[in-house]
Amino acid sequence: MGTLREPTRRERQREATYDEIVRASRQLLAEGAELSLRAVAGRMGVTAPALYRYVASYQELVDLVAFEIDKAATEGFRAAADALPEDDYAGRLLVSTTAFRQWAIANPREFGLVFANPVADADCIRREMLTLATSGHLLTGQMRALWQHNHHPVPAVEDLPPSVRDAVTDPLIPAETEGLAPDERGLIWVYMQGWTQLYGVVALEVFGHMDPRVIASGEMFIDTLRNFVPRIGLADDWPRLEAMVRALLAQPVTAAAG
Amino acid sequence: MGTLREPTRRERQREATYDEIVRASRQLLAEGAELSLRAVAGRMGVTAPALYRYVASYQELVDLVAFEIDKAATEGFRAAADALPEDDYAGRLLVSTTAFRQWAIANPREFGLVFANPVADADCIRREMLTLATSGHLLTGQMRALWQHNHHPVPAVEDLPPSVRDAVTDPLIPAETEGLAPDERGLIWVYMQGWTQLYGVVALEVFGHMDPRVIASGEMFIDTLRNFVPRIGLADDWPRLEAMVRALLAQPVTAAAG
DNA sequence: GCGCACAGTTTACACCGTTTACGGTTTACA
DNA sequence: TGTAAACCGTAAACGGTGTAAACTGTGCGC
Repeated sequence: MGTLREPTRRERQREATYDEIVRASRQLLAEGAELSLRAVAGRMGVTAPALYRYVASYQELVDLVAFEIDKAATEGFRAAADALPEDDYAGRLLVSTTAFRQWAIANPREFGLVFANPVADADCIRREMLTLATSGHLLTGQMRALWQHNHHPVPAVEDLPPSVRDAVTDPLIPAETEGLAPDERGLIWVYMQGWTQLYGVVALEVFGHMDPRVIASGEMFIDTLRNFVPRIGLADDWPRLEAMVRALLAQPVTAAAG
Repeated sequence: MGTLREPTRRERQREATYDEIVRASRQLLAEGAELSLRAVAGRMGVTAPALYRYVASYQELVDLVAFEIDKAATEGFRAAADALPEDDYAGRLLVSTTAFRQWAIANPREFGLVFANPVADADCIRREMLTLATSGHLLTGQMRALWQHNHHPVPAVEDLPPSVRDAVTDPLIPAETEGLAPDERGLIWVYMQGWTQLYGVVALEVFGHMDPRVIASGEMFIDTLRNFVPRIGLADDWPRLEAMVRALLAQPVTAAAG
């Protein structure tokens, strides 16, 4: 680790400009306008090419904004969980999950930016940022906390298919394994399964490829949760959890603050 | 029903032009190029504004192409199923499902066009076309065929939440209910659940938001199927089905013919 | 054979991402 | 303290996009 200097004046200024870029971008998104270099620059009272001092391309702007959106939204999911006692691990996980769903429905464009953007080019900034996707961080952490409390059964690592064994043994998202013994890594597979199911419902709902009435009621979302919770040892707790989730779904969805 | 005239010469010509538009568009997509009015027009040896005689906007072109891509791809899924005996309902369903997954992985841009495009504006052409999404047609039909053969248990309509009851009783996609008695509509809910899970894995894989090793092996896809098949009465049949699916996954993925 | 609907053109506009060359400021260093 | 370099912004321009308007010829229907 190098010794960290105190940030110089220019560096602070530069950081502030980055903040303003993100702020202007999110504002554009929130207003339903297109996210473009020129629009962002215009809102900052600056010409478009000036932004190239901060991002190398439009795609990099998108990635930057997506990352910051994810970060901010995740704070919301965490805050939602904090309404519950610290030792209600199951409740916290489900509340954050529901907050995620509500946020996605209320902010479809932002959801698309963060979660439905191809990460094809292996070496782009995006890959690196995905590595520390903050919402993934949060949910993983909550699930590990839950498991360390109730120790629900997870698949044995040696029973997993080779590719999965590799993926959970040496994951691309290192943080997922923090303080998880090698023979406990089966939990990560369970996490991946859960994330896949959650993503499926939410994406389908956000993109509108589902009966509008079902979307509005959130019944498919609830059904997905109900289908999954037994796998993390929460079958008995489901009635209570379902009531909690339904209460949250009943609240009006509101766009996130910029 | 009005009496249908024989198509006049002009009408045939016009239809041919539509075909050429779609052909040029798919060609562009297949080559990895951007889909743009000008590019399509250029490939047809025509100027861009000419296309406005056929589509009202760029979005409408996209919708048109997406619909045709879906149609063509669905033919492939059906053909894959036809390699199996007609009465192997379970096999046919799983084979088509696997073909869908393989197609999506091999043609990510096309998948995005068809399945990850918001259908926000309620009254756009897209809504109407979604109504008869052909891949949905195929899978629904195969699932109903399976059910009419093995009559696996499905939820009773009166046990479903109100919004779901409405959705399955009076669905937006009428064809889904063809010849399905009102008290058998619980099957549609099962279908929606299955489609949600399938969509989740495939979209996650296509967009690369998953460990590349897991994507390459298809283990998450298989896991999703394994998790779902008991709900359509195929628990006992799973070993055979898994072998079939694995055999298909082992085949090299190839882009669909234009 | 006349008239008109249609399919195509040219031109133009407003927007986009991106590059280049150029000026000021601000910082860092001799 | 003076100077050189690094930085931040500009204006101008290029090639691309979707889209609107006016205009032209050709072929079909009556």
